[in-house]
Order: sequence, then structure tokens, then C-alpha cells
Amino acid sequence: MTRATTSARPPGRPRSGVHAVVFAATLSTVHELGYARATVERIAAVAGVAKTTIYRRWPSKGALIVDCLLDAFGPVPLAGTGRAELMTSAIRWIAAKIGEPGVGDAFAGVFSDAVSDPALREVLSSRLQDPYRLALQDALGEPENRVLFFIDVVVGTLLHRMGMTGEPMVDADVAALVEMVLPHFGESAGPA
Amino acid sequence: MTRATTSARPPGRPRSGVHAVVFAATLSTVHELGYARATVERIAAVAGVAKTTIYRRWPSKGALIVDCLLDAFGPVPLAGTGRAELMTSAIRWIAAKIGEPGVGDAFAGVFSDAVSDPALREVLSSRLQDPYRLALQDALGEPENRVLFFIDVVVGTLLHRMGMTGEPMVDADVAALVEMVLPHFGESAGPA
DNA sequence: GAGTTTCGATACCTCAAGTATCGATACTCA
DNA sequence: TGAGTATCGATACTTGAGGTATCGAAACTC
Repeated sequence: MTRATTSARPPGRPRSGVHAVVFAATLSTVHELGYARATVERIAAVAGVAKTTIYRRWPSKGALIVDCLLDAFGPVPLAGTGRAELMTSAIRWIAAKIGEPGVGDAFAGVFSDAVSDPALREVLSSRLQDPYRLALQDALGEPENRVLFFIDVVVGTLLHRMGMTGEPMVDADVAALVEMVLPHFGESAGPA
Repeated sequence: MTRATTSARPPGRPRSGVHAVVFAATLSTVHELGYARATVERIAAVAGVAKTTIYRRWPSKGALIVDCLLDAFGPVPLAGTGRAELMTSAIRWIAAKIGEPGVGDAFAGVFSDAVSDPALREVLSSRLQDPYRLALQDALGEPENRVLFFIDVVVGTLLHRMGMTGEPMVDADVAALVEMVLPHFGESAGPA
């Protein structure tokens, strides 16, 4: 509006690109200390950045973690053509991600905070879950409530294991999860 | 040893029986404010008890919640004779419990804390989960790892729904959960 | 060099978990 | 009735983390 010039660098000192460094520091710190003990101050120290710099970019610890997870997860991978392959690859993919150092702890931790924080729950839902949900709806041709149920089962199971044992689910159990889920969502199985 | 007398009330002012009042105050406060905002101070006020009195009986907020949940859940209910009935009733029972005011929030909240607190995780596992796990192992004749997987699926799914929406799972989805889980654990289905 | 904006450093605020202290109270026992 | 003991509520405190405010120094543009 007011500033018509196409762009040109705005005046003042440009922001340093700290996102990548902070994300890496976040994951390693969360992996080392766990979610609650990975304080923002500590993450800043590991990243070699001032705490205030982090709060200039992310309004809260939860928002930082969500962005960090978005970065770690990357775009939705929907490999395979058939229904079964599609779902299998999706389950294995999220299980593998949760198994990566720091990612599972961060994921479980931010869900923790969300239990008592409706605002964070909204961010988590709209920024992290919705893109994957919509992609799954599109790829599977299932209605929203069915895909939400699918996500609850898969993510809930994996995170519950992570939360109770502190370790990601082993491959054999992930395979069992796939075997359990697939028949229930097979070939346009009747709606509830 | 030193005090041979069979019992007789020990000297001093006897402890007042505040457990029931505190449990009720805990559930109602957690239901009203959510887990994190239900501070121990507030719970004490609602119960009409001093904060110090609570800390004399429970070493931490987490321990209080676990005891509160133990009280709310009660003994393991294993209704039905057949495998399918047994599992169905177990799933519906835990789903109903999580739907009770305050219970679901408290359950999800204490799991939250456990993510970053190995000691609490241990308490949660040994006092809350193990009794139910052992009863299920006994009733179903399944090995430990299979029952643990069953618990991860059922509890994980229900809590994830609770955590993401703030509401317990609706009956239709609980029914879908039953339908999904039963075939996978039916009639000594082969081990993984 | 003037103007603008971000940087790091530091100090601070707030709030909740958990601890310490202490007089008051409710018992038992002699 | 009174001595002894242990719990009660009240209050003040410590600790730790999230988050904010301030400010001089640095990095850019024009």
C-alpha cells in the first residue's frame, strides 16, 4: 500500500538467518534434556544466539517447537499408488520421523503443553495437522472425520508409546499397527 | 519392632481424612480450569484445606493426580466371558472414564508431565498401568508386549483425541475403535 | 555521516511448584 | 487435669522457567 516500491531491501540492519541454527539447537537440546528441561535460554545458548532474538521470531516456546517440527517433517510424502501402499508409507513415515533424535520428544512435549493451552492447540491443529489431514483426505477420498480418526489412532499410539517408555516404537510394533489399521480403512469400507 | 503393641492409635493429633475431599476438588478444578491452570494452591482452596496439607500427603502434583485417577478408575472391570466381550467392555470402560468430567483432562495432563519426568513416568507405569495390564494379560492370555501394544492403541487414541480437541471421543468413534482393534486381537491371532 | 533496524546483554516481572516455620489444635496417656 | 506428640492452617519463602523491557553496539541504505 504505502510502500509502492516493488521491494528493495528495507532500511536498517537485516535480520540474520538464524532459523536453521535455532532448529538444530532445539532438536539437540530437547533430545539431550527432554522437553521441559530444554529451556528457551538453553536453546539460545546452544544456538549461539540471545534469548531475545528467539522471542523476536517466535512468540512462545510452543510456537518455536511447532515451527521446528514443521521444518523437521517437511512436505507431505504420499508414496505409492494403491490405498494400502499409501497408508502404509504414511504410517511408516510418521513413525520414522518420531524416531529421529529430538523429534519424538519435541512432538510429545508440544502436545503436552497443548493439553492446557487452547491457543497452542489451535496452532498445532491448523499448522501441523491440517496440511497432512487434507492431503490424506484428498489421496484416500475419505471424509474428514474418518481421516481424523485415522490420525488419532496412528499418532496417538506412537506418541503414547513414546511418552510411556521414552523410546520410539520398535519396527515390529509399527508393522502390527499397519496390519491393524489397514483392513479397517480398506477399499471404501463403509462409513461409521 | 520397638512398638510391640499391636496397634492402638499412635500419639499425637490424628490425620484428618481429607483424601476424598481433595480428590473431588482436584477433578472439579481440573475440569474447570484445565490441567496446568489447576494449581495445587487452587485445589487446596477448593477442598478447604491448606496447601501444606496436600504436600504432606502427596510429594508432587503428579503424584496427587495419579492417586486421584486411581481413585476415579477403581478396580479393573473385566465383564464378559468371551474374548470379544472382554476387550469390548474394557475399551468402552476406559473411554467412558476418560469422558467423565475432569478425568480425561487429568489423565491427559499427567501424561504430559510424564513426557519430561522419568520419575512420574515410573509412578504412572507401575501404579496406574501395570494393574490393568496384568489383569488383561491374565484374562486374555496374551504376552506382555501384545497387551502393551493394545494399551498404547486404545489409550493413545483416546487421549490424542482428548488432547487435540479438548473433548472426549464420541461414541461412534469409540465403536469404530472397537471394530478396528478386535479383529487384530481375535482368537489367539498369531504373534507379530 | 544520518537514519533505521536488528543484534546481544542484562535486568526484570510473573506465576506455579515445592519448602520451611510456627502457633494453634486434637488427640493419648498418666 | 496436664504433659507429650503430631497434625492442622497460615504465611513467608526459594527456585526455576516463560516472557518482557531497555539500551548501547552493530549492520545496513541513502
